[in-house]
Amino acid sequence: MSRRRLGYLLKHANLRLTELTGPALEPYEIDGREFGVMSVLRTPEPLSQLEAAQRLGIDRTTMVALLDGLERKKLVGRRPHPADRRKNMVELTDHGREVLEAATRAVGVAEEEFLAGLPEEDRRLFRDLLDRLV
Amino acid sequence: MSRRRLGYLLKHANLRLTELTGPALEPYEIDGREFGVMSVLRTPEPLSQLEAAQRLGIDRTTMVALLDGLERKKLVGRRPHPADRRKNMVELTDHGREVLEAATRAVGVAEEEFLAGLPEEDRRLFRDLLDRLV
DNA sequence: TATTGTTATACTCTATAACTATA
DNA sequence: TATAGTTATAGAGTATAACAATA
Repeated sequence: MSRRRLGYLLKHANLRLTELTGPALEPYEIDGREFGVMSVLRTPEPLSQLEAAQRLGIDRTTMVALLDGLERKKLVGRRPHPADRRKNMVELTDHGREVLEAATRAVGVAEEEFLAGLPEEDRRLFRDLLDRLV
Repeated sequence: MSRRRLGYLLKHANLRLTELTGPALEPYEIDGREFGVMSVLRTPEPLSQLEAAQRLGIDRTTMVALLDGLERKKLVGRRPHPADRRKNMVELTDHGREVLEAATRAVGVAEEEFLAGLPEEDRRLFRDLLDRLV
């Protein structure tokens, strides 16, 4: 039985996954955080900056800088909310949607690589258990 | 089936666990990283600073600051290696051992709380799967 | 008054480079 | 020459406080 702490295991699992997804995303010139933002923007209706931040569990001030970068790369666009001009609606550009689609496949491969040490059934099980914990 | 990314799940699992272990360790005036260092020092033979750092997967320069803090609190002690004076052997003090013992119990409780959403069998399973991935 | 986005700022965690002392 | 510990420094990543615009 493992004597390693849960905190150690989670931290290093995270590190190892980052080592795999980082290079996987490199061709698309985005990092894991930017990928996370783009993923959350793939919704039926556009989200405000604040809504996007809340779904990711990050601060709205952090979201500003992330969107600045993604907008500079023409992957997302901001436009004022028609009814509430305090808000920005954030949407993927057509180019952003293409990049996200390809990046999603690449991240999927990286995740499979991360889980490669487990047999197929345990991979699904691990994902499911983790999902229930968060 | 979960649509959330593995990266998101691992990051937030980590955050949630930290939110539980942090307060659990507060009475002992150490944080999670210091607890990790102390845990790794509970070995039959004393470790050098570098050996301790390597077991935790952190840089030796990071270890210096961590040990400075722990030494200030009289939880660990450094003494020169008798045969190789470049090295410091690091050992828990008697007080450090007592604190570690109590802190370990507190962290154990926090980990159980973290896993509380899963039935007993799945808790062991999750731990085991995670251990095999890291 | 409260909310959204923004900016400036500061804090935490970590690593890299350069130094000292030993080997 | 190489290694262990140390220091100074810099880079991520993040949050807090304060402001402008709007509700």
